[in-house]
Amino acid sequence: MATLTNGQVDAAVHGGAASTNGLVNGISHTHSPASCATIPMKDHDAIKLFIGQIPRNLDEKDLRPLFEEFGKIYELTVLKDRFTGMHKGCAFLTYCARESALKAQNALHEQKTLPGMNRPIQVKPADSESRGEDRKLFVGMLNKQQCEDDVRRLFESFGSIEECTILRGPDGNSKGCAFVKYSTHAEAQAAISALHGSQTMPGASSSLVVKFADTDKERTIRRMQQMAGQMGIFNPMALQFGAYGAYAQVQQQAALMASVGQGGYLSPMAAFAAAQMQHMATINGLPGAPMTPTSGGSTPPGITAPTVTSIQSPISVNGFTGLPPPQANGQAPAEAMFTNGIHPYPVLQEVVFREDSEKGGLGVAQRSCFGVQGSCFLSSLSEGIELPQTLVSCGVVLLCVSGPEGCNLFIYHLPQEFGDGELMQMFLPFGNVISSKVFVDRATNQSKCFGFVSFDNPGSAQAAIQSMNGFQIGMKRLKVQLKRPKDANRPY
DNA sequence: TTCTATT
Repeated sequence: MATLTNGQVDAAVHGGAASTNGLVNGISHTHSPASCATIPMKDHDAIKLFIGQIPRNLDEKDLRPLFEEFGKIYELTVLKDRFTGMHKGCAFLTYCARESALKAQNALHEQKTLPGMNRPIQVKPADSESRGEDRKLFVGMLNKQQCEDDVRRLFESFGSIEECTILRGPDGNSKGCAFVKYSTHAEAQAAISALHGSQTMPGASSSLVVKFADTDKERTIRRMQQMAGQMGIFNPMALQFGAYGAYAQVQQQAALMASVGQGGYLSPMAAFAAAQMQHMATINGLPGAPMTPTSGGSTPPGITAPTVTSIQSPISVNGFTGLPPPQANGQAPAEAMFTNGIHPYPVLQEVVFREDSEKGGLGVAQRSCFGVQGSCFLSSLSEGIELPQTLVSCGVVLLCVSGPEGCNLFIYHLPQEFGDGELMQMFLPFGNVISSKVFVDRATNQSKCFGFVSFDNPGSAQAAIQSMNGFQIGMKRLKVQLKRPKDANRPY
């Protein structure tokens, strides 16, 4: 119906060169409903839009042209991390006119994919625009063949569905679960009553699960629980100091930073990591005060690098994990130690893990290990990734995973105080980090200020390079580039 | 079997 957007009206009225944010002359204007040219005004019923799937190298000025097409923009803000300033890949957008928002949503939501993104752009009312968030359901135990439409059909009779998303892995395969958002809590409740446990999908191991989706907080708690559980399995420090010793240390760092004040020696990233840890500890009801005195650094006392010897045969495989059971005294079995003669770290000859065809996928890959020092992080691994090297560290053998070529980054000029955890934190925003490793001088236990991060796909690696190469921390700028393939060291 | 993000 409308042939001119507000923006076009403005351009026509003001010759197209009007300032976009007004206040040019400091003159007070009587606001005309049809125009927000000089002093931006928005409709009283304007809609704040959430914009998702934005490449992290695009800022407000890059995005404006894309959205101005649908009307005059009242406000456009790219969301950034409050500590690091890191682009979060999404934004809020408010048009002066409600109509513009609707048009933009119609034209853009899921309609095109911005360069470098794997999923289409999201343009929809921000969460803040609709109160009552308890209308989103988690649906589990679906058949992996079921698509969005199948799920919709199953749920549509209970109310109006605003969103329906199948959760998929990077390869596009369904994870067998979905989110369904109704427009009201009552509709969602009705669906739960009618559908939860009502049937068992072919191929599912139990009956359909229909429940309210986790809140952010619940999700964080679950992750922490998983992490704590796995620390017990992988990390001797967890046995020694308790699973939360590491948090206490981070909290000490945070407290130290507070006492040093702004400009303290902690980098913004470390502060960020500390704040996150503190937050997680808080929601778990853990004490906020330091618990375990340490020798002052972030390195727990009493750790020495393992003796390097060599091995003749590949490590015997526990199931298919390649992990000898951790020893109670924190020492790795001697036969697990070996070296490639180049790295300061003992590196296992390549072990290729086979997929467990019964269960499908790589069981070990689901482990996530909180590294205290010299240990290695593992998080979700996609199927089909070949695992790799094993590190002996902290007296325990840990897996160090590499992704396929193009997925592994070399990072240099890390802050001295960065460990595996901070490194992972820094790169998590760009994708699935399957391992992160800061290299440490064996003699001094000091970081060598470089490390490696592996993603499970090249796109994430590229995105990380885009955003993080040259990223300034303190006086230094990060160098982030693809790790050189090291064929020379591969005997097979 | 809990997601790519929501100042």
